[in-house]
Amino acid sequence: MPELPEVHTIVTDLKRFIPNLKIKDVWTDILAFKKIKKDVVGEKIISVERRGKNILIGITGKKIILVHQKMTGHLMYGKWDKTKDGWRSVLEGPMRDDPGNRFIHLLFFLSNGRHLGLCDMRKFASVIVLPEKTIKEKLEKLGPEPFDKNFNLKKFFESIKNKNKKIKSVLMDQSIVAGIGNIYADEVLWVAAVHPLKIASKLKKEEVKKIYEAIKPVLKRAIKARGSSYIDYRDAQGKKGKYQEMQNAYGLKGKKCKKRGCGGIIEKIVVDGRSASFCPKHQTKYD
DNA sequence: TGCAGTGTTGCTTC
DNA sequence: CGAAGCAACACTGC
Repeated sequence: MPELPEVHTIVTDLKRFIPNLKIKDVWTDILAFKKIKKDVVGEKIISVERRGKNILIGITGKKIILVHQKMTGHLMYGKWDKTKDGWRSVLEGPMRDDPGNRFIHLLFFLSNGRHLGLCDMRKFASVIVLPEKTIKEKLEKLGPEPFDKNFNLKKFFESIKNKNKKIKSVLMDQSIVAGIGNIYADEVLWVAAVHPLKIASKLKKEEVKKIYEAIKPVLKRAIKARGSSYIDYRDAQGKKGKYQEMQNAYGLKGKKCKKRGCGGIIEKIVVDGRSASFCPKHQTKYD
């Protein structure tokens, strides 16, 4: 779920709240996270950055807390109290009332009395602490950032022209371009008017161009709406995004295509084991 | 009631 | 080697 726009939103929010705070303690009920504590207690938070769908929290001691939220994870900046039913938000509002924020599995206790908490219903999220110098090799498989200058049409074309895979899967391949997942791959293809099953290497130059040109505007609009929220994603204050209301393909099976004058009905198929929603009328499979 | 489906990634298998 | 399948987990909706 959290794809580039959602991760961007969380990172931008956390940047306002957590730098310069010290980590006093760590609590978790997930075995794999137990080892985090000894690496971070006593250190100060220096920076918060995003790379693809990864969150990088820089701390003193030249270490990075690398967070990948996977399907249902989201970091929140708040304050929780321990109750017999688990952690409960002290702050009123969505963090307390929204069931999507109930599943706290990791808490960093900060020096101002607040917490950085990881909510993760399905417990797929990964959190590891690494020395600064190994972070590069860990992330080097990632492709360019969509908003980076080195992500241009020529490079995009070069990177997909030999891929004998379906374009939907190629767009979600983090080594081609970092940050696009299922929702935004569907949205990009809808805008570009390209069928998700088309093979990347067989696309016409014009189609590749349209896909390339759709990526940034789609992501930009989603960032502006603070991401897409279903049962899972929330921002750093536990609030939902708004992009799900603006989507054109994902989650709209059976609905009329929103493209002006199109009249198609959105279809949902399975592409390489993942759902793909598209309009069969204007995203035609044939030329 | 029960089981298929869910935004991700990486490991195993063929 | 690449491609495909599946596991990690918990909940929702048909």
